[in-house]
Amino acid sequence: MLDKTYQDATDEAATYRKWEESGAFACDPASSAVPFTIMIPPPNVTGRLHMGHALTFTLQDTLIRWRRMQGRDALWQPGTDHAGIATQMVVERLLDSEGSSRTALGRDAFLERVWQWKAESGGAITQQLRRLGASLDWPRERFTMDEGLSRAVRRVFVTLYRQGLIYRDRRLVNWDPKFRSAISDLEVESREIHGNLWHIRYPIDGADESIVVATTRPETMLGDTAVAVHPENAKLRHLIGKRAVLPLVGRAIPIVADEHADPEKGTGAVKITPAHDFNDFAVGKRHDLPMPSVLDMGAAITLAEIEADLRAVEGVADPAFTRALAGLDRFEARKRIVAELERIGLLTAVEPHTHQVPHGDRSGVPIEPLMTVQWYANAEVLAKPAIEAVEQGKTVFVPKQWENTFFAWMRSIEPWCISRQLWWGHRIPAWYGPDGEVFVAESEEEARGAARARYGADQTLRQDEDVLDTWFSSALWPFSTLGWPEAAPELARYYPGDVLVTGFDIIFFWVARMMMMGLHFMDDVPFRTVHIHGLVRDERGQKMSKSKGNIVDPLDLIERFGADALRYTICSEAGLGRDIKLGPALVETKRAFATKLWNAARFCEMSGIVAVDAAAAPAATLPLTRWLLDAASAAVTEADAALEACRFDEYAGACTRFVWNVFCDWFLELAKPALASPGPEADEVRRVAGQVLGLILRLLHPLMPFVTETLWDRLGYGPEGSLIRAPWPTPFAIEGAAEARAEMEWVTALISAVRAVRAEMNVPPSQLSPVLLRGAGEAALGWARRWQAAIGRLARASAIDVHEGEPPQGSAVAVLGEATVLLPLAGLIDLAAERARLAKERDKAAAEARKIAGKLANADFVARAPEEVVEENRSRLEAARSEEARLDAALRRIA
RNA sequence: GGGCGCGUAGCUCAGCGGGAGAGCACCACCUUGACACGGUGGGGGUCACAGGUUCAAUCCCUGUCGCGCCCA
Repeated sequence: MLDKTYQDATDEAATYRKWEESGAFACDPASSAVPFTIMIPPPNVTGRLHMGHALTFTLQDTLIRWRRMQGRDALWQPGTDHAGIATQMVVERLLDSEGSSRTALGRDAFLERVWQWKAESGGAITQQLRRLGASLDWPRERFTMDEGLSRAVRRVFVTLYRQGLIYRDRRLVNWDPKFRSAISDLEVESREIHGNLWHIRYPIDGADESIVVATTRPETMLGDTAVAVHPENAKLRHLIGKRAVLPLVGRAIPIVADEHADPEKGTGAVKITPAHDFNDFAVGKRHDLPMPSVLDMGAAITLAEIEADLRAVEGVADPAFTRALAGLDRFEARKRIVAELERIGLLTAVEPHTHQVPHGDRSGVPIEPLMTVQWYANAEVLAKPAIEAVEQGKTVFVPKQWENTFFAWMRSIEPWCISRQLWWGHRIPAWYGPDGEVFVAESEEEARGAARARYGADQTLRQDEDVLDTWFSSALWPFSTLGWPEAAPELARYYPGDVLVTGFDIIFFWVARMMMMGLHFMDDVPFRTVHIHGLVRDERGQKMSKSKGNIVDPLDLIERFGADALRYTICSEAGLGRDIKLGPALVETKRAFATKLWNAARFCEMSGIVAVDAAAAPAATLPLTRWLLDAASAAVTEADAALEACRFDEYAGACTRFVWNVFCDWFLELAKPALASPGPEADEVRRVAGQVLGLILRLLHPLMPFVTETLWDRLGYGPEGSLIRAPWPTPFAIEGAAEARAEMEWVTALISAVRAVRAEMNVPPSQLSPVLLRGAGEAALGWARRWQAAIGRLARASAIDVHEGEPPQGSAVAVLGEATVLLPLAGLIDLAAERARLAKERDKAAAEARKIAGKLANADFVARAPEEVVEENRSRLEAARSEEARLDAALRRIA
């Protein structure tokens, strides 16, 4: 016998173990079934399960379980990525707490330490995913730094290099001075900073004139190589072509005409520092300006490139002051420079100014645009086939509107800086000879060979110190995990994958890059569908963040309410592309559905309903069982359509409506009289109930895998842990379904009508009443007789009779189709209240009739609307009028 | 500034050309032999605003206002 309540927390772990140990999650490359593949967007190896993960992996697991039950050879590829910066940060922090450091250890020892960290505490998320019920094919778990995946990285790098699609270049990058590494522009976030706009006077060379520039970054002025003025700036135009003396440096720099200088902003003149600002870099290119750097890798002042330019200019530049800036941090240098400018009278104004400053999203410090030599991938060339693939529908976004975001980014894509000045990651497979010649090869031996060929003798080669961007290896994930570059059978079978499920913030990371690399190396898209879901927010709609302290921990929710409750909540709320507002209160409420299912199953068990083989063909002779099977089939149809369209909310809704509103609220209640009296009817009700309960467990399994599996096992539907591979239900036709539907709809409508009248009249449930039918058709009367017992129970009816002619004195009245329902409750009902109730109903019917009549009176409507719409309105008008007339008559009788 | 999305019952949201819906909350009644994480019934909405298209607009188009996000 099932317990009174479901012990979710304890049962779930045991159930998961059973599945995993039995290999239920495994794909089968040897099978003849059609594959269905989801590549996990690899979570960060340092990651801990958060609500965003809970959302995305619940949806993925729901899809994979559904397809697996449908008989597809399902592969959900697990794994993590090595997260260069994040992991290096974690281990460096660890070393710091031990009084050591990365540099103290040296490269090899540090990397050993990272691997040790990974073995001990990396990939915690893979254990946490198990708590969620995620049915990943664990033995196939991969890591982007695995030998195989690393080989793929080297192959891709070398191939692209030889194709001219990877090259070295010196240009501005987003430099993170904390990590002392280049970072991607996608890892840069704008933060609003309350700073100043400093107005600085630059004297005009050889004239008694000056030009005032406005800047938010006075410390970079040492690297100025021009002042720009808008060509149509009437006030300043006359200075174009002259030269200004750069304060503190003493060098004369040109005043150039450039539209980058906004005449409306600041003073209308801007200083141009090409080596430390992206816009200025463009101006520098246009005017062929020198581009000296004055900040080093740590964002401290360096004078190496301007040393020769320093000269003393009375009241404008003092080389002693400027030399003393060398080695100062950028913020300290700013203070000193501003003070010096003020001292020598060149600071004309300080205007408070709020502006957007780029920050490293992980380091949190302002990013410094720096001129460095980096490795780049030619993203523009790689993006073209990816753009075409989406244009041609080879990959489809759901919701489709995200394709615009994808296109916008891909069409204006910048060269992809793929090198990082980190130690943890795939070291760039490039070796340099003594003369700086580069040898790009998949291995050192190969590079050596190439060097020997060039130099005619062995030479010492030095490998590039840098590693590749983590996204470079993640981009290969859809095929590197399947064994590429080897010709593994998995590669042919599971590539391309079917769907990638992720958030919109990842379109540029995984989606775009996987598309580029997949098309280039596999000559096909990596996935057919990209399902973009929303974000999880707190119950007030705020983004969750540590600083706001509004983080909801999915593991805590699982602990308290069960993984099923969390999954059901997530699916119910996952409307297409919508953000989800979620807090503990909602999960607690939604858990009721799992409890409801448990109790319904428990009732079935208590009522002698037993498991029926899932393969048994659904068949029934009774209206009740036919109606139930028909509704079950409709629910399956709905669920399939919802899942096909990634409508997880509709899938959850279809399940809830069928289980709760049909199976529990009506079927079980209507079945109770039959179940209580032995006979062939009870036998059929039991058999169909057992069959439909089994169907429910299968239908709900992707949604709530744990409770359904537990019930499946305990009620004997299959061996332990077998529901996960049980056949997904398919829709079926039931003989006489239409008739059964008509009958059951009438019966339930009758019961509802009687209940409504009684509740509104405040008739206590203990007070039974006869139910009299007037004007009911032959069929309805037959139904009333057949359902006497159930109607008696559910509508508190002492008897059901036909009553033609005048209603008994003091009857309450309800209208049901062509019939009128009379409840002789003389003395029990308040006549005034009944009059008010009837009047309200009558007015409602009258208003409805008036509205439809008005429509039908419109000649244009009748002439131009489709015939069936006109016809429908005619019959609705008739029904409304008839209802109004009968309510009116009832009202007159008690007036 | 450019782009996208959203404004429907107190709250969260579905519906998106022909009868305004769900869940929660609220009110009333019910501990009826699976379930009070329950049952039954009920109240509650000029579908942001203004125009337009249409026989018909919450739904399509245009504009306005408000909110959110992304990119500069």
